[in-house]
Amino acid sequence: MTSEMPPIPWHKARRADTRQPLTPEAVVEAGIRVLDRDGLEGLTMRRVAQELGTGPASLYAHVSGKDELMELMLERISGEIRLPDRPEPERWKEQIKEVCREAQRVYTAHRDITVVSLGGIQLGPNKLKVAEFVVGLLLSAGIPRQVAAFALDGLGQLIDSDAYEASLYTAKIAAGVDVDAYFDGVRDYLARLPEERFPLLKDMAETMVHGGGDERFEFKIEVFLRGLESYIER
Amino acid sequence: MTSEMPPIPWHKARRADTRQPLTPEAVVEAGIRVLDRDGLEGLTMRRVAQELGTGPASLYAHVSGKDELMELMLERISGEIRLPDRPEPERWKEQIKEVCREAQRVYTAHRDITVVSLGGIQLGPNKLKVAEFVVGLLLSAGIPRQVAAFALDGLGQLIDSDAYEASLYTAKIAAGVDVDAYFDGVRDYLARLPEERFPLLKDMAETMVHGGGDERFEFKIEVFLRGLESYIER
DNA sequence: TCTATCGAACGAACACTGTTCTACGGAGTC
DNA sequence: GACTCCGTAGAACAGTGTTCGTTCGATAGA
Repeated sequence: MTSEMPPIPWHKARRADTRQPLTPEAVVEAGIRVLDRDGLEGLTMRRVAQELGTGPASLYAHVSGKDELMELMLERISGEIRLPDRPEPERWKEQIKEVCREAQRVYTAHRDITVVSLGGIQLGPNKLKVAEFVVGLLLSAGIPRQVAAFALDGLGQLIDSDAYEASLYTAKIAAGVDVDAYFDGVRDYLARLPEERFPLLKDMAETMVHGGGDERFEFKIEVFLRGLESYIER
Repeated sequence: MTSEMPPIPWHKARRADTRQPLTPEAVVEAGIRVLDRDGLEGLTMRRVAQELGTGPASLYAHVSGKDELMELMLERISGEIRLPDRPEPERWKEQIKEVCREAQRVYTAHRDITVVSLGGIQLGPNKLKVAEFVVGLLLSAGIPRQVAAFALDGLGQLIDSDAYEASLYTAKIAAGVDVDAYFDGVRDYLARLPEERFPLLKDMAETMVHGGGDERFEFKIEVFLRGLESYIER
């Protein structure tokens, strides 16, 4: 014998809820999944909500808006960066390179997230952990404090911009573009430039497109580190 | 005695047209005006069209879409970069710095346009003119061709990312944010970090925020040029 | 136990976005 | 004059981030 009342017709029944309640962490993880699949341009609150089986308005109970969501995603992604076990000052350059390669690897794996990083100063614990390690290495190598601080900026920018650029080529490849043909096209274009205006670029067309993304990235970091080396106080 | 027929009621009268017909150049210039006023986020086809006293659909007769418009705007803006009168190989470093400062000055004057530049390879004549000059200087200094080609990448990235970052601070200032107080907040945050996890960053809080944007930019270019110097064949 | 409060979740709606589609007018050509 | 082409214009489409108002469930307090 049931004493339950029938449902009031204008009340919206909540679905029998087998889903976990939302958390900020769940929102961020869903955001990263959408980013990885659709890129930053495809990252919409509706898609994130859909990924969680809910509606976009529900996300605002956990993040203040899309900007905050992206910052949280960046910080979460930065946590994937693995650092060397311990600093080895005698090979500081090689270790900085390792960290740079690793950061670039992590960011590149998450589409164009580094546009968010280029936006300014991040103070989350994951980002600061990397910074602390890099600063420690630079100081142990004898680089002055202010130089080390500025170097953090420079390395960060080289990593971020390179990862962003790499993401665009990755997206091209995923969209079916033949990237080799693309670079051939750039080379051919340079080779066809008017001689009187662009003699060097024309002559160096092959050189300009030579080298893959990783080779270019390695070179830029190497150049920057050589420059830093000149500041070592000994 | 007039023989003119009265207007057909369902025909849309065109306004007596004192406006110039649209051209691609006019569209680009209007785009730059909107960019300068509202930033890249405020750059919408509707606003550009409004700037020209027309409707957004009219723009598509002149540009294929918003992406193309932004590329054209970047190329037009790059034309504002003034180069030294002639290359002076004996002071190649100082001249590269002058070009970098000038490029940064121009881009910074146009809000966050360099996000477009970070997107990849630009082949417009204005961009190529700068590249030709820089490559010429590097080669005249004795830097190998492949190194010079890669260096173009690196310098471009440092300029673009720095200009983008600067634009965000400019926007903050325009929005009434006290940027000094903002940096004080960053310094205070670093100073309050847990000692056991972030001893160096905590100790260097003041150093991390020391230095204005131009000083930081100059340093990064200097470091990169010192590194390049080590490749000079002599 | 009952009541009040709060926070999470939800759907509808708003103002806005880039772009396409269709129609029209004007200019040029035959 | 008829036809064609191109630029312009407005309406519409599918989509965006966010706000607003409502409901529900959990919790605290009387």
